Amino acid sequence: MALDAARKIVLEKGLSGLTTRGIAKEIGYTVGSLYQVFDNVDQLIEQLNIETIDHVRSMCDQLDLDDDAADSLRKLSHLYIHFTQENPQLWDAVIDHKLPTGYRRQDAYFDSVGKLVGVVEKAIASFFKADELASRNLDANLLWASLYGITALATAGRLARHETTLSLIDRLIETYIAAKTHDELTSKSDR
Amino acid sequence: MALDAARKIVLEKGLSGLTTRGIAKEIGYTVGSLYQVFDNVDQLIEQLNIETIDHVRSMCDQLDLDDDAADSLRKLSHLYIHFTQENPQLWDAVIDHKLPTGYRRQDAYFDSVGKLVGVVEKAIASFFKADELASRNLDANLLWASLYGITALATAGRLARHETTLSLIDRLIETYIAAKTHDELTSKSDR
DNA sequence: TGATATATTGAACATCGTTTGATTTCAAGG
DNA sequence: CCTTGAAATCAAACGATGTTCAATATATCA
Repeated sequence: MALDAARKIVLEKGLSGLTTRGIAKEIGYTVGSLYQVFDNVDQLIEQLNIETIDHVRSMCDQLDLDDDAADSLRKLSHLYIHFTQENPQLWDAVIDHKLPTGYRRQDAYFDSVGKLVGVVEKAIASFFKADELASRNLDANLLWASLYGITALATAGRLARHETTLSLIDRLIETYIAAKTHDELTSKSDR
Repeated sequence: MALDAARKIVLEKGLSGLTTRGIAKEIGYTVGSLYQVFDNVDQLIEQLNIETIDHVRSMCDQLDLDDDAADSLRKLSHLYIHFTQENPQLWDAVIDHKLPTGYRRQDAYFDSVGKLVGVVEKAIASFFKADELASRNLDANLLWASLYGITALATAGRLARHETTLSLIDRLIETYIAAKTHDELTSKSDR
């Protein structure tokens, strides 16, 4: 209940509009009851974000990523762009949420993004030999981090007018493909 | 005065430990006086971050980036890594600071990062022909965004154990260099 | 039914950014 | 030197936030 209410509020007013009292009112309870289920509001938000990430990954899983890596990457990036444009507030919550200093994220969060990165790993598999697992994982994480950076800058209003989110993502994908297609030095981290 | 006090507090306790009352106490004034100088605390933080970015850029300017682009990029990334490791709290403030929804960043902020991106543009200049200004700028922004993403994930505790910040940054630079060195398709955006 | 555990409440607390009216400071003019 | 008006500064308050906790209601079960 609380998570559904939180999702509804985030979709309407964004993460900054999400408040414990707001969630409580939405589900017809008072704030105290929330703390019987969640330790604090950050844990609740993290749970919501995990569900969002899982949802994106499940959409990725339905994609057909059997052909070559370049096309797979393009498909993935298009799916990502599409989702973030359809549910901007929801994805912004994933991007924006920060824990108070000293807190460690739940294992479930790392599992969730780990699976999402796993999708990328699968997509770029044909760029690597069978024994290059480490560098394949590193590249997938690099792509994820770069995508995250572009999106974070965009949602934070930190991109100037000329640089658009789409052109940056496109460039990221094409640059990576270019690096991998004619590529002799595959990876240092595996040797 | 207020900015120096804010910088000191950020260095000691991080951005989340920065408070209007804390700044006021540090400079021996009361909160009200701060609002005679700044419209709000976000503007103050943005000012502080602008100074930080300008400082990094001035360090970059002292670098010798005359040789080839690959080495220049490596030098720049090492400088970046060095600075963020020496002043983690200060750089985290740049990464973490978000404005309330609806607010637009000051022009001075865009100027500041624009100049920093300009350093990157200069570093990668030898990868481009004279008329490829647009794609050169796009690439510089992409590198900045990717670097931002890696750092943001790291400082937010969103990287799993195996992926280290350094290895990701290294990989980013080397991947980009690889894409540009043996590269027939320079850019679509210029043609 | 009565006792025990669980759920829920409502009010309070601490902290935050921000506002505002009173008060002090201070330099310029008579 | 005194007055006056503007600017700087203060102290207190406001509203919103996340969180806590004793009191109350509800449910469970012997």
